[in-house]
Amino acid sequence: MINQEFEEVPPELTPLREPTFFILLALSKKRKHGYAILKNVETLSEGRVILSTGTLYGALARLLEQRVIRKSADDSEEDSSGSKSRSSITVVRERKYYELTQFGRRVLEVDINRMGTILATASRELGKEGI
Amino acid sequence: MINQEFEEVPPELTPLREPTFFILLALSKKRKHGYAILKNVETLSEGRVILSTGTLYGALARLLEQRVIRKSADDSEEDSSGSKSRSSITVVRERKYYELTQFGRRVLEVDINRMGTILATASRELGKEGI
DNA sequence: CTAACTATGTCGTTTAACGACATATCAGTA
DNA sequence: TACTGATATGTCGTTAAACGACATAGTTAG
Repeated sequence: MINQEFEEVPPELTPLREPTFFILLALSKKRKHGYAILKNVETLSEGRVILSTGTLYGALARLLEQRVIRKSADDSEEDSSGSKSRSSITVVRERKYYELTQFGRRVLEVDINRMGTILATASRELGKEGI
Repeated sequence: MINQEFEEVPPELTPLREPTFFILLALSKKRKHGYAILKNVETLSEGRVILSTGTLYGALARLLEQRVIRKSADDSEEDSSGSKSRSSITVVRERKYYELTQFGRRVLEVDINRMGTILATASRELGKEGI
């Protein structure tokens, strides 16, 4: 409980439901703010998952509490070189950035493995009689 | 709406949640009664999914209504040769058998494909930065 | 006899998702 | 200037599937 980074993923957190799964996947590459997650989930799911803001901000609050994600300390834009464009007029308005914790990365990984196992089981089961 | 066998799978029915998915998978090979589904789901999921009877019979009622499964017409035991052991004391007691409809088979297939797509997307996403 | 297993079912609670609504800034254009 | 559409964050009430607890009863084995 003290060091969350090495904690085992409790079974209550999985399976992730589709919206939550895609939110975590959207954050897997780099931190994003809410609206960016919303758009990225739509892209990643090829238009199949369109989050309502109710789902999004509800999920973000829950995931924060579960320490699956955390608020990014620095809200200013960060380019590839790591320098912050603080002086430029890039920052449009209040944007809250979220990122996966190490624990969150493990939760995502566990859920991906779960799906892999299920798919293997399913093709085994469905294949048996199919021949 | 008239011929359910050729109906497209409506998006409301998918994603299947884990218990429902395994119930359908348990019925994919042959018809089963409730308790047999319960035990088979436990086996198929390698002990990870242990259905409460509340979940099971709730899901069965819903799936019947959605025409994903149907009650099997003949409730008596059927061996591999197809003959019924009606006279023997094999029939223990009231057993209600359920089987997948053609539509239900399609629902299961759609959900398996959905997971396959998600897994492909996930490994693509996670692989990008990993190198 | 009694405990474990087979077998079906109900009911109240929890929780994630969902849809509707609300608010505000910014960019482009009619 | 006024309006529209995109960006951006948030609340709130409702729905639906799962969950846990409870209830009932026949069967099997020690």
